[in-house]
Amino acid sequence: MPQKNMAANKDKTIRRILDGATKVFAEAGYSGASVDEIAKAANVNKATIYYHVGDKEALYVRVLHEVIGQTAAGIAARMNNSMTPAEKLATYISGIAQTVENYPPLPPVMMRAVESGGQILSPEVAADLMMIFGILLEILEQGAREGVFIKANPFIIYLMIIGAVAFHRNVEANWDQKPELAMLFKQMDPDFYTKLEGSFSISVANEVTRLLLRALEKQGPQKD
Amino acid sequence: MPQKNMAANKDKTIRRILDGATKVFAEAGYSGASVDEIAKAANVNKATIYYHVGDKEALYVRVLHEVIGQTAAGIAARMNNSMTPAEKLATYISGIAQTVENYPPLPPVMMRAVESGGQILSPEVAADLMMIFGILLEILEQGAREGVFIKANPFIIYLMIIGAVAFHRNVEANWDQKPELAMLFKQMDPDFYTKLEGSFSISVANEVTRLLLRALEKQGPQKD
Amino acid sequence: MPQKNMAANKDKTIRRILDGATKVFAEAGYSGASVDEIAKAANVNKATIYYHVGDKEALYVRVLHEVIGQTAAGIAARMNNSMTPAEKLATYISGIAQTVENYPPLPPVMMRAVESGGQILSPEVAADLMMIFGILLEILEQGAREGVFIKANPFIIYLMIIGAVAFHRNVEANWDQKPELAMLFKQMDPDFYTKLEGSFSISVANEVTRLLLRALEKQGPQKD
Amino acid sequence: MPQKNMAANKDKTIRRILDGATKVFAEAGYSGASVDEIAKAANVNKATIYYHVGDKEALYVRVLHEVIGQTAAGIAARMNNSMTPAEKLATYISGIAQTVENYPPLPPVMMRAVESGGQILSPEVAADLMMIFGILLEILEQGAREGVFIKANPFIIYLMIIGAVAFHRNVEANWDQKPELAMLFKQMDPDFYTKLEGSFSISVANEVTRLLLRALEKQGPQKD
DNA sequence: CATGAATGAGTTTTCATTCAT
DNA sequence: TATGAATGAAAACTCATTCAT
Repeated sequence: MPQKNMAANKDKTIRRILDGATKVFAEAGYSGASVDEIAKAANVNKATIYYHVGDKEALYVRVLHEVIGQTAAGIAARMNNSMTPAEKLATYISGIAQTVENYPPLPPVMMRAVESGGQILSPEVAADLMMIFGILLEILEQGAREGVFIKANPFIIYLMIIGAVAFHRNVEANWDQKPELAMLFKQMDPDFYTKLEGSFSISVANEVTRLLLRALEKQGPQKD
Repeated sequence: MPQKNMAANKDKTIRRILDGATKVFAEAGYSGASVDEIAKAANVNKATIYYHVGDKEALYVRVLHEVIGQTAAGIAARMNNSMTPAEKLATYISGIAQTVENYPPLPPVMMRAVESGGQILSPEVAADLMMIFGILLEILEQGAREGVFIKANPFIIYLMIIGAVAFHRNVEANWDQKPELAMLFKQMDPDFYTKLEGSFSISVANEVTRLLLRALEKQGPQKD
Repeated sequence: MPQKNMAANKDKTIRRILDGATKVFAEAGYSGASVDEIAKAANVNKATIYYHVGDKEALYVRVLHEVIGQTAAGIAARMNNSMTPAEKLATYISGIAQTVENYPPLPPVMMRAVESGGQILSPEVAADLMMIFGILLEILEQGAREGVFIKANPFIIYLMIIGAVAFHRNVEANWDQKPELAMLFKQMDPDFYTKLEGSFSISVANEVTRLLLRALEKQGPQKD
Repeated sequence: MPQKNMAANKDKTIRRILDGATKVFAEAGYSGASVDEIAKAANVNKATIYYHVGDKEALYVRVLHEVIGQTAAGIAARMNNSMTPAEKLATYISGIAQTVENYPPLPPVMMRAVESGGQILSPEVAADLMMIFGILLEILEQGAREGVFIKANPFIIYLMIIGAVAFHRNVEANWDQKPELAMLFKQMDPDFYTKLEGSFSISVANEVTRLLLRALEKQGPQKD
C-alpha cells in the first residue's frame, strides 16, 4: 500500500510544519516569524510549506485555528451540565489554565489573535474565539438567571480571565531571563509562589477563580 | 539666539519621530513596523531618525519608555494620600483607562512590553512597568493592613486590570473593521455599550473597579 | 538525474559569482566593492549571492582563498626537486609572474591580503599565503645549505618579489589611463619595455630573478 | 589681533583634520574611511571638514600630497652630492625606512597610491611620487654612468624597495594581532628579529640595501 | 510528495554632502 | 569660523514566494 504510506508521510510532514509554525509564531508573532525559521523548526524544506499549506498567512490562520480550536474543545469537554454556575466558572478558568499549562504557545498566539481584533483572523478563527467566549457567556447568563451571579459585563470578565492567565504564563516563561523579576514577585507573595512550583497556571487559575467568584456571587462572600 | 531656535526645531523633529513611531509600532508591533513607514508617519527623512534616535530597537525602547512612563506618571499624579484603599483602587483603574482613552496606542504597546517579558525591554522600561505595578501593590497592601481588603495576589489583580482595559480598548478599536463583532457585543450587554458612547474606557474602568472591589473588600458587598 | 543537472547549474552560478566578485574586488578593494556591483558583474540576483556564499565578508574570504590558493598551487606545480636552488628561484618568480599574467586581478587582491596583515584574513587565506612563502623559504634554505646562496632574510626577499611583480602589473594595468606615465617608463628603459610587449610580467620576472640571483649567489656574479 | 588668532585657530583646525584623515585613511583606505570617522578622529564637526578642505576626495588628495611630499622632501634632504652611488642608495633606502618608522601611516597610503596607478591621484601627488622615484633614477643612472652599477630597470628596483619596506612595516604593525605569525618569522631568522627590537624598519632597510648593492654593484661582491 | 535554486521587492542601516544659523 | 540638523542616494542584507526537477 504505497498510497497509505505516502498519505501517512504527508500527514506527518504537515504535522511537523504546524508544530514548527506554532512554536515560531508563538515566539515571534506573525511578522516576527520568518518562513525560513519555520521551515527549520519543522525540519522541512521551505517550499514544502507552500506545497502543503500555502502562504504565510494561510499557515498562520491554520495554526491559530488549531491552537484555539483545541483550547475551545478542551474546555467544552470538561464542562458538565449538572454543575452549578460557580463550579462551571471554576472549570472554565482551570480549563483555560490547563490548556495553557500543557500548551505554552497558546497565550501569545491567543493574545495576538484577540489583539489583532480580526485583522488577520479568518472566520474560522473568529468562530473558535467566539466559541470560547460563548461558553463563558452561557455560564454567566445561567448564573444570572438562577440568581446566584450578579449581572456583569461578560466580555470584561472574559478579558480579565484571559489577561491574567495569558500574561502570567508569559511573564513566568521569561523568568529565567530576568531572575531579579522572579525574585521580586516571589518576595511579594511568597506563599503563592513557593507552594506550587511547576504548576503556576493552576494556582493562577485558582486565584482568579476565587477572586471572580467573590466578585460575581450574589450572597456576599462570607467572613473570610 | 540661533541655538535656541535650532534646539526647538530639533525637539519638534524628535517629537514628530516619536509620535510617528508610537503610532506605527502600536498598529503593527515591533517587527511589523518598518522604519520607512515610521519616517513617513513622522514626516521626516529616514536618516533623520537614525541621526536623532538611533536604530529601530533604540526607537522602540524610547517609545515604550515614553508611553509607559507617562502612564505611570499620570496614575501617580491622580493618587491622593487621604483616599481610602477602595478610592485609590478606583482612581488607579480609571487612571489607566484614562491614559488609554487619551492615548490609544498604549494598550498594544504595553501588551507587547509585558508580553515580551523583558526580552527587548530596557531597564528603563522595566522600571516604568514596575512603577505602575508598584502603585497597585501599595494600594493592596494598605487595604490589607487596614483590614478592608482580603489578601490577594497583587500581580494577578494587576494582570486582570491591564488585560481588561488594554484588550478591551484594542478590540474596540477594531470594531470599525468588524461591524458584526461590535453588533454582537452590543447585543450581549446593551446597557453597557449604549450608555456611554465615546467613553468606553471609562465605563470599562467602572465595571472593572466594581468587580474588583467586590472581589477584594472584606465586608461582603451589600445587597446589590 | 535531475540532481546532477541542478548541481551543475549551482556550480556554474557559484562560479559566476566568484568570478564577478574577484573582478570587482580586484578593481575596487573590499570596501569599494558593492554587492550590487558584484551581482551585476556576475549576472545573478543579489540575493543569490547571499544564498550561495553568504555575506560580503564571506564572499571576500572565498575569493581570496581561491585566488591565492591557485597561485600557491600553480607555483608548487612548476617546482621540481631536481632543480638547483637558482633554477628553483627563477621558477618561483616566474611562477608568480605567470599566475599574475594569467590572472590579472591577483595583485591587488594579494596586496590587500598582505596589507591587511590578517585583519580580515581567514585562517585558510593565511595558510595559502604561508604556503607561497613556505616554498620560497625552502628554496633559500636549500641554497644556504648547499653553500650557493648567502644567508638572507627570507621574508624580505619575499616582499621584494611580491612588491615588484604585483605592483608592476598593477601600474601597468593602469597605463591606458595614464599614457604619459607609460611614456615616461618606456623612455627610462626602452629596451625593457619594447622588447616584450604583451608579456610584461615575464620580463619583469626575468629582471627580478636576475637581480635577486646576483644578490643571493655566493660566487660573485661573473663578468656581466 | 583677532585676525591672527583666528588664522592660527584655523590652521590648527586644518591640522587636526589632516592628522585625523591621515590616520583614518591609512587604517581603512579611501572607501573604507568615512567622513564621520575622520571628523571624530580630528575632533571637529563633519561640516568643518567640508568648509576648510572640501569633499572626501579633496581631503584624500591633500593627505596623499602631504604624506608623500614630506617623504620625498625628507629623502632629498639626506642626499648629498658628494656621496658615491652606493652611499646614496643606502641613504635613499634608509630615508624611506626612516620616514616609515616615524610615520606609520605612510606605507598603506603610499601603496594605495601606487596601486591605484593614477585613478584618484591628482597631478600634485603624481609629481610627489615621481620625485621620490626620480631620486632613485638619478642614483642608478649615476652609478651606471660611473661604471659601478650594472644597468637595471629602475622601476623594478623602486618597487622592490617600496614593496619590502612598505609591506614589512605593515605586516609588522599587525603582529600584535597575530602573535603566531610574529613567532614564525622570528624563528625563521632569529638574529634579524631579535637584534634590533623597536627599529625594524632600519634593519629592514639595511638588509634591503645589502641585497640591492650585491645585485647592482659591478665588481662581484667579495668573498662574503 | 518534496526540495534546492533563484529572485523581486522589500528591510535596516550608512554615508557623503548641504544648509541654516 | 564652526556646527548641529537634515537628507537623497546607496549600501548591506532579508524574506516571501516561485519554479524546475
